[in-house]
Amino acid sequence: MAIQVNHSITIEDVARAAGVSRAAVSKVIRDAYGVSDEMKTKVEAAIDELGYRPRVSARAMRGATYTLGIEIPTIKNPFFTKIISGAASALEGTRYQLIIAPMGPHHDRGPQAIQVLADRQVDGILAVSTAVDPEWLEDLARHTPIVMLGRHDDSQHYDTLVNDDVEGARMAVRHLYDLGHRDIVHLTIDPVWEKHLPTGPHALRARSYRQTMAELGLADKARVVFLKSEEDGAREVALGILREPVRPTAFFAGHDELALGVLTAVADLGLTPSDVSVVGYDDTEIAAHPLVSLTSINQSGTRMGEITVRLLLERIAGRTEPVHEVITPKLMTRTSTAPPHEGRGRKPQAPRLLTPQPK
Amino acid sequence: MAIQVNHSITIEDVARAAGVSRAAVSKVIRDAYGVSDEMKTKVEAAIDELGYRPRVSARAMRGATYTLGIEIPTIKNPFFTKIISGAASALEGTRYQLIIAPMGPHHDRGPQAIQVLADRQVDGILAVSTAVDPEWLEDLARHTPIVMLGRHDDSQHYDTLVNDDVEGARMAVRHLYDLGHRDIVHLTIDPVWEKHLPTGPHALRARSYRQTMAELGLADKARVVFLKSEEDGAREVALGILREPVRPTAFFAGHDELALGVLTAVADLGLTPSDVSVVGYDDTEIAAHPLVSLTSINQSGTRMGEITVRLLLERIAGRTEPVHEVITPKLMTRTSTAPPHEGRGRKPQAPRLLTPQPK
DNA sequence: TTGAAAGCGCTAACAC
DNA sequence: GTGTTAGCGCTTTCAA
Repeated sequence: MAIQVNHSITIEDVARAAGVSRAAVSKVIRDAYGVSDEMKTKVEAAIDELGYRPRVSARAMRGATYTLGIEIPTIKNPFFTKIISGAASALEGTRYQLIIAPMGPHHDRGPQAIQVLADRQVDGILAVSTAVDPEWLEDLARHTPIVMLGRHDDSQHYDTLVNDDVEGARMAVRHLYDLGHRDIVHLTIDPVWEKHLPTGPHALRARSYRQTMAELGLADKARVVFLKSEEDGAREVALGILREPVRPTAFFAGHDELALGVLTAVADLGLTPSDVSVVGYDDTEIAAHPLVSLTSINQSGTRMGEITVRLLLERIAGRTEPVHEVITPKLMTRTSTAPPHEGRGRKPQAPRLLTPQPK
Repeated sequence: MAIQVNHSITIEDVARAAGVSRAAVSKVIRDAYGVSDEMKTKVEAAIDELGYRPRVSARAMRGATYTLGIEIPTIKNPFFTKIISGAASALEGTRYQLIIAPMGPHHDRGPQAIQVLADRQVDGILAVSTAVDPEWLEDLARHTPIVMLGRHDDSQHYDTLVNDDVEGARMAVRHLYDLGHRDIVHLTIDPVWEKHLPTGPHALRARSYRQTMAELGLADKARVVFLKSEEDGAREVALGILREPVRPTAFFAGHDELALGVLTAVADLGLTPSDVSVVGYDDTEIAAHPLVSLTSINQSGTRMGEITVRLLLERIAGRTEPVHEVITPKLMTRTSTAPPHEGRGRKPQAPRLLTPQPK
């Protein structure tokens, strides 16, 4: 490989050096049909010699950019970064590259970020449950392959990939119920989401929480608490709840970051999992950490990233019918959940095998 | 704003709709000099009407892409993602966008990732301490503004931004010393780094650790343990060390992720900070979490991101002399460090005010 | 202040 | 199997 890589070298220079035409060089670098071995060798030698790199922008003028774009709500949530890792490794060995759109402090940048990717003429877009107008998406998807993660949409032109949020939330509630908990609070994010994203994961989890509570005969105990803003600390909100005269014995949090806040509040008050149990969602790395040991619902971000890439490449290869994939979440039981003290909740019943346990 | 955004609309269409020339439209969208208010209004109306978006690739053929590229070793380390957040918010309000190059499973992709950004003709590159050949970098930097984070290089064509790793490591060791610890082990990453990156942060921290130990008269106790690979668990290595007949009373870890592994090992063996204290580096979010409470050296990733963007924009605006900025790290004392038990280490001495304490 | 026209580096017909 | 050539959508001299 050439040590010196020089971007002022163009395909023209390579052609001259190799004594062939530009078209020939182009064919070689794309391994297109119709090049003799001899020419291939000559051209490749010249490319190495000169340190030639084709410019993506020039290619984009005519054909593909060999670039997939990814958009996530925030880079601070490790669950999203796992999706990126999954996508990146699925792309390993292909000619495709990944670029990540930046997420600003404001969450309303979702559509903007997708637009930025489209402006770059990426060959496909992977986006996570952003609050974007479905019609706008459909329109964009007519020209660009798109996979939306975490939206339970019934789209025509873009694919979707979700985990079964309804089932995940049910698992969480049932797990707490089976341990003997009855006063189970659901803590979730700013309800703005629920409005803008009626098919988003948090809306579905909240709905499933309510329904599961009802199925268990606890409809009157169901209580959903919303954070006022993204910055509003789960810890403070949980503290407020835990200081009420009759405190709940368990929390089901909308995602792990929230759950961590609750865990902190629990620790603040010197309480244990037997006083207050906590279940999160996402099963991020930190949840699994022995120091934290948070029971959580695992939806494999890595796998989601991989599947998405597959769907995108299929689209690029020509598929046109929409695909809507659903993956099943998994309960990861850890020490943040325990049976409540006698007299507070009921005693745990004999195992009913309602809740699948991880190996 | 137009609801429908259509990428098949070109500057030509806008010009036709507004009854002006392509050049005129071009001037308007770049607010270039020499457009009447009247024309500006007309053109902007047409742009909105048609939902026109200029294509980045076409622009790149002639001028700027208004894109800055960022490369980090791994998206899994929250310290790096903080840098991204800092950069992203510093770009808010400017016409520049950020794209993030993907980091594969293999760390040797550093140069590759930078190359990918260069292939995209980004207007500037922000890269983190990758194992790249300085000459290669200098060469690339001749054409593209580059800021390298975490490399203590004396570069000619690219800027550098580092935290004072020597001082940071000294703070960590002194803090442990002041608490009364004498058997302090330094756990750090794969030594491959040290070879490829003699000016990298981990090489400097290790060197500073040795030197500080020597200054404190503990040269013979100094012990640097390297992880064999990135996947090699800090936890397992720490367990091995803690099971030795005479175990150290303190660890200074090269970064927080390593420190977490050590903390886990400490917990595994039922030990407390008085048995084994731990200091990390980076002060990532999880370190500050009350459940973890890891004493760590803070180098503000957010601020680093912001400064980098400033340097890059300066370069783009025309600066040519290299800038080498250094920021000072800060010790964040938490409960993972405590005085050792009597008889194990020495008793803590009267405070000597050697170690600056955070407020 | 505005427009006409040349080309940026590449790919894809098509002709040889 | 190889080369010629016409653009892709934009910016940028340079005339008008």
